[in-house]
Amino acid sequence: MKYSVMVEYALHSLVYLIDVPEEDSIGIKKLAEFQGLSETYLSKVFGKLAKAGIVSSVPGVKGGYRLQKNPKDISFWDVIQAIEGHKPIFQCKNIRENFAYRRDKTCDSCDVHSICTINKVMLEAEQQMRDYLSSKTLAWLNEDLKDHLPSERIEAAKAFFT
Amino acid sequence: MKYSVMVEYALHSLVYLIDVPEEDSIGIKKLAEFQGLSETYLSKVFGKLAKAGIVSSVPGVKGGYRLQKNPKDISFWDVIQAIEGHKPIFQCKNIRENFAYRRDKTCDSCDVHSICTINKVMLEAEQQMRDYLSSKTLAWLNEDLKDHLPSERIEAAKAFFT
DNA sequence: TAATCGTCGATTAAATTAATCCATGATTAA
DNA sequence: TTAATCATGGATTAATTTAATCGACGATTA
Repeated sequence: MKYSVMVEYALHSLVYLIDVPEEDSIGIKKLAEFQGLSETYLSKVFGKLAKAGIVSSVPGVKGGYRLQKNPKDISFWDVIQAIEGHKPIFQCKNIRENFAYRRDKTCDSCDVHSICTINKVMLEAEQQMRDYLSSKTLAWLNEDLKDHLPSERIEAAKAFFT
Repeated sequence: MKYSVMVEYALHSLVYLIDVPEEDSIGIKKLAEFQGLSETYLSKVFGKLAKAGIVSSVPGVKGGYRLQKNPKDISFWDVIQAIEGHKPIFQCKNIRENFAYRRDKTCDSCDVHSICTINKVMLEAEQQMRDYLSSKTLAWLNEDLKDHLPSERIEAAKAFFT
């Protein structure tokens, strides 16, 4: 169980869009080149981000992508959900409901449709993770990077994209 | 990103081992039959559980598996880790270290090997989930099932395995 | 000694993820 | 108006992971 590389590509790429002015945008080509990623694959990633309303696209030459919301309103979880969809990390196939006793005989009380406890626990566990990821926003990330990354590096990125 | 069905098979199967007396054991064949699962595949699951010290095996005819620890000392997380191994849910390939500026020119301050913030956040998020899953044990699960499952059903299982 | 059961490795099948290719339509600059 | 640039989307291929089966082996019991 692992998140796809798309999530990594998305989160890393979005960092470069944070400080881009409203009317400006950055193209896939530059984002891919700067990070050493596949251009076509990264475009798939941004397709998903756009569909989720995280970024908006500018078509045509000199076009590209920009954030569609305020960075403080875009959480890690938003990004993950945009990429991975809404399916839970654990999906009980309800093997519990298919046990031998039930197959053989008839069992009225077996028809009670209670939620599988195991499934419930897994879903609650995911909720813990989700809450944490929802609390971390792109705005927060940007601040953290400003503090921990050499300024030379931040400047280099800024220079590359302008 | 989803947990494998092995995790589901493991958790569901372990329930039936909780109340088994010390000197007794239940075989793969019965566990598989009762739940309608593949016998050979379930044996792979128990191979992992045995290697992790969660269950112990009894070879030979009339053999099978039993819990190796007290149910209160076996958590959901223990089981998941036994099955899925120890790899984190997110492994940053550090594409941040691979950006264009660095490949072209040399940048001393870029050699500082700070941990990628994005990676750190993801790992902390996983930790939240892990903490929750570590707090739920098989003993707890057993109690919960006793409360929420029709007794007819619990008896049916017990009868099947004895 | 034969049947039963766990163990292990190899193999196959199915499903998912990663990545590429190509055709299309919007936009800008020459 | 035309050519180049860019996002968009579908189809396709390749690689990786997961699911499942098969067969051989050793331990155990009746």
